[in-house]
Amino acid sequence: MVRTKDPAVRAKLIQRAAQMLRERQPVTLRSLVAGTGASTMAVYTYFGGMDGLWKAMRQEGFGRLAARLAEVPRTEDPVRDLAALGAAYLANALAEPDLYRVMFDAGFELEDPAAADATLHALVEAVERAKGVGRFRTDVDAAGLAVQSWTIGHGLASLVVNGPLPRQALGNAVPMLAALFTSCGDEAAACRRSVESGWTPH
Amino acid sequence: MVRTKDPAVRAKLIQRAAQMLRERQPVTLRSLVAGTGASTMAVYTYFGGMDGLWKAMRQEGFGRLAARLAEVPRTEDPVRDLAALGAAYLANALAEPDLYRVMFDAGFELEDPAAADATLHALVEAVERAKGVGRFRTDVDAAGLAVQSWTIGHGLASLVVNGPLPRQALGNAVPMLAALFTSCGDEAAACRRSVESGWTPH
DNA sequence: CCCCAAAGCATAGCAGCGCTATGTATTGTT
DNA sequence: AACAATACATAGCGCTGCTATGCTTTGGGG
Repeated sequence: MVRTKDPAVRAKLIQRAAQMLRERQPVTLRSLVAGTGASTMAVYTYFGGMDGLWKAMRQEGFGRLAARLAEVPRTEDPVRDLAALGAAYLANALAEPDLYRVMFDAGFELEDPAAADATLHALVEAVERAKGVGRFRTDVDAAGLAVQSWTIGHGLASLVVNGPLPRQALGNAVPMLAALFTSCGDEAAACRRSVESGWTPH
Repeated sequence: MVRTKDPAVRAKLIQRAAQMLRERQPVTLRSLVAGTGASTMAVYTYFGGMDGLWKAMRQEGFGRLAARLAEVPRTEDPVRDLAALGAAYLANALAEPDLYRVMFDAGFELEDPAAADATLHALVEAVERAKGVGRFRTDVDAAGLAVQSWTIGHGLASLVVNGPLPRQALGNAVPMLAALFTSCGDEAAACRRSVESGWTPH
């Protein structure tokens, strides 16, 4: 082995693809490498083809999502935190709708499957805390509830990002999450308060 | 005006595209018309291009969905019926996953927007009945609750059809719908029973 | 009744796509 | 210093959706 790949080139291509996606320019093999000085072969050297590029884009998307979720503060009210995580999830999806669409496009596959799990883990951890402080029943399946919360977030994000529902439909997250958390043992009024508090920034 | 389009040709192309989608064959302009005797121009005559074909496919998908939902029996238990509608929605999505994906793909647009509304209407009607028989509070927003039920169904369908969640994750619909309907005033145990009954065929 | 204009339809070809074969340039290893 | 393996550039292939161009068909007016 004598010549090594330059990770910076790889990162540059990913960043450029993300920017083109954001600017709604079609991301094609030739248009992607144009202006970077690299040739079309670079995409094959670093990603093995366009499919590999999309896979890397999904990874990038989950990375950004994880970063956003990590920024959500953990307060002494875990139910509030769960709602805040949901709000951050939806904010992320709407901030870069095309990247979000790529993340869940056909052929869902990740270079590192742990990235998607990490997203769920943030939810699981909050659920566990809610159980710990007595808001949720102890027999609540944390992983299951995390998946259910994800389903609500993704369902709304997908329907809004893809067009069927208007932006303000995102507000449906509040009653839906409140209903779900109440069903886990939280007291209805307090639950509603926590969810609304977590949903509205600050 | 002298020569008129043949609606049968249009229908034939749509059916063929749906079949190719089901058989996971790539639906391209040339492969679509091959074997039909028609030339590539037919797609432009009847759909104005491939975009128009996809739009027609979305319409077809919503049509099939509406037909499936219409087959769901209306019983004296509207909460059960709501769950049955959700089950039918998910069954439809999983029966033809590629068509379902097309229905919500980027560029969501319908020839007849009423088709999507009709889907929601089946839910709204069931919600109204639930209010009528005293299962749901009278102040429940029927349209809002229908959208929320749709969000759960689409969220699960999308996550399963696109890969992130395994098939058995569809079972999450039961606790989610039960939680949602309970939050609308239904008694928890009865709600759970109704939802489980509607979810399981028969 | 006939005829012609308007529409459907077939053919051919264009630009762009992802991909790959091939040759060249580069660089860590021995 | 020479080698070998890898990165990279170029050119071209088969495919894509689309359109320009004629030919064929056919319904409605003189």
